[in-house]
Amino acid sequence: MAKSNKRTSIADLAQELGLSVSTISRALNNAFDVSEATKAQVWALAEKLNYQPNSLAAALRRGRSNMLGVIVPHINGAFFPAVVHGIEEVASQAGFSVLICQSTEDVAREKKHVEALLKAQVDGILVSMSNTTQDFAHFERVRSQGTPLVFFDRMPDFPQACGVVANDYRGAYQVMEHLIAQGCRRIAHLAGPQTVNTTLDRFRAYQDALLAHGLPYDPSLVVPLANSGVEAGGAAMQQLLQLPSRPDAVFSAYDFPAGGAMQVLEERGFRVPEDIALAGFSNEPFTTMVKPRLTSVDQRGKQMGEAAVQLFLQLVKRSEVFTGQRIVLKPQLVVRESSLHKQKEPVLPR
Amino acid sequence: MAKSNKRTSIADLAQELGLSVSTISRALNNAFDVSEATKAQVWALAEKLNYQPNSLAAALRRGRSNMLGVIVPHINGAFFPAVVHGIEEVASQAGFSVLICQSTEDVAREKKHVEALLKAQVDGILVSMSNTTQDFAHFERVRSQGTPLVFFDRMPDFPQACGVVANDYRGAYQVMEHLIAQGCRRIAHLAGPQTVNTTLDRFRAYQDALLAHGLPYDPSLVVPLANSGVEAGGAAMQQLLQLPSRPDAVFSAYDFPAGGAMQVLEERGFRVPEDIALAGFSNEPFTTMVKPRLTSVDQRGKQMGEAAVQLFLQLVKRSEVFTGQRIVLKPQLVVRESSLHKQKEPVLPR
DNA sequence: TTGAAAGCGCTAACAG
DNA sequence: CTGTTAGCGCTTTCAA
Repeated sequence: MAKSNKRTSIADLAQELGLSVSTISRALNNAFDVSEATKAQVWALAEKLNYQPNSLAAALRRGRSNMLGVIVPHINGAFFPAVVHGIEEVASQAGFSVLICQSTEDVAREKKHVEALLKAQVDGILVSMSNTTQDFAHFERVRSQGTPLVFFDRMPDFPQACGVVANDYRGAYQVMEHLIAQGCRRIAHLAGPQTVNTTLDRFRAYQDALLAHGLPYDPSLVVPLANSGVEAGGAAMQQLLQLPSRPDAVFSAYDFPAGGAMQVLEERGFRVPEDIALAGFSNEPFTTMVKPRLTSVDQRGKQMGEAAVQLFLQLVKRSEVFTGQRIVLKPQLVVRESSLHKQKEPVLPR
Repeated sequence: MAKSNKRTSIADLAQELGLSVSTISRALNNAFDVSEATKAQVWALAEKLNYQPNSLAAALRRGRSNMLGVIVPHINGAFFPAVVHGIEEVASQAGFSVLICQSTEDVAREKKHVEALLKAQVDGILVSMSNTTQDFAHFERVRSQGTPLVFFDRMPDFPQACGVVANDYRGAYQVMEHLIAQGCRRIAHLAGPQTVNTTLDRFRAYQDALLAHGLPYDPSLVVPLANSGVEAGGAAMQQLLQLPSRPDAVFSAYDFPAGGAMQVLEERGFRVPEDIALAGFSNEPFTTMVKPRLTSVDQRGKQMGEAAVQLFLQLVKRSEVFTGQRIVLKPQLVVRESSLHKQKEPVLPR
């Protein structure tokens, strides 16, 4: 018995059983029009021969791969992993495999990933843009290929684009209202990249909230973050502390930099929140472990992922590529000690 | 001009240019034996028609997909994302696309993912086992299909298995030696699942180090963690604090539970490290943000990912499936204030 | 330097 | 209920 080193295929099963390949195929796919007896036979032999269907061949023939491409900027922190988790949950339930790629905030990589996914014949692409993405030609190409494209969290603002985002503006606005309600008057902002809707909205909300409450907008209180890491926040905080008139609160566009800022404040002997209140964005798990615990905004990552897949499923069902549909999730402000003046001893105005 | 809604294929290019499909194929693959002029023509038309190669078809024909499957237990925390990053770096450089799957610590999902990857004809599978994996039949199947299989971080201990791990034993032993050197005598352990080499080794090192230093092994000081999250650590710490004779140090098998323990200690008015010293494992970014900063062990995630792919590349080159080869990375103890008695004021023995 | 032809493994009409 | 047939889009001998 010459045991060839090739994988066993549908033809091998057919041969062995004296049936045609089509019958085997139907049996394996559990079609209506094949006898239970035959099915049983086929299943048994498949098991015995350790048959492994070749989904590439099936996809080629079918024209559908049942694969879903996902491009995220990165999987650091808790947010994107949560989204990915939500995506996998719903996608796998709908029979799709998920291909995850990281752009590492690099358009070039993002483009490459789009190409690769298209070449791999994915049935759809879910993407959260890198913050260096200014040119959208590669997305346009996806659309022109007829492949459904759904954005999440970070999306371009052209109207055909469809996707699911959190209401970052609202979340940030709530942070600001809270800080102002706590009595903060000189609120600084550690700003994320202004190239992408999310952090841009957080900044806009910062500005608008100041305006709405009759507080002056002082550009020197807005420090751009080099990245979303801890050190960037520390550096930004140092810069703020050198200002002739220091802020009494800092709203950071991300949690990790807020953590870095907290460290710097601690080192310099400032009290949080008495001297300077602090708030971040994302509700990372670590926010409950620092002292004081960090006020933040929950972005509903998992829900976002689930919604994105559902949107995709709608698109394929209707065989549409774009609908311009946009789902907006409501973020949740989570107030903790880093911004709560009331629970600490009152402090004299400085 | 009937613009069909099908994607443009190699045949379309051939038709348009009056060339054969084989020439087109060769031109696109930049083969030696096709004239520069023809290549240029083909490239130009491909560009113009927005031609997107179908890598499924190519893979089917070639018998290689140039895809690499990766199964991780989860992508929470910083460790697995770092590994994935390392994997992607090296894999993409070698021309492989990477398919990431999460088992979410569930064997059933792990099995499903293995199946799916095999069906997708990946050229190899890199896997870090779920902590519920007791039966290895699904891995055996991978091998029997002739698909290279490389483990990382968490791997079964049968000798043919090949993979790359950190020396968790050594890392944990170093933690223990450090704690003992700091004067700790009743050291507790928050234990991870004893089903998997990594946390098992951390526990063994804990025991062995006690023994080696003439300290008694007290089972009541070993508390199993429900999971690797913050709350689990808090719960475990509560349990330890109810002991008639409290520990003077806690070595947690993960960082997040150590963070949870720190919170509980803080709430209960214990000082870290004076009353109870604390150490974790993984060197998560948050370890530098808590107060006191948390002593931990760096697992070299990125390096591990890189090494895993290199191992895989070796396997395919030699067309072997298993070599039993095992790369062991040296972890690094990172001492911080949570376990440093010397840098704080001396405390009377209790 | 190019073309013709075969076929990777599977599915899906269309017949029987 | 089962078989025949014709590809999906690409690569790759083998000839010319």
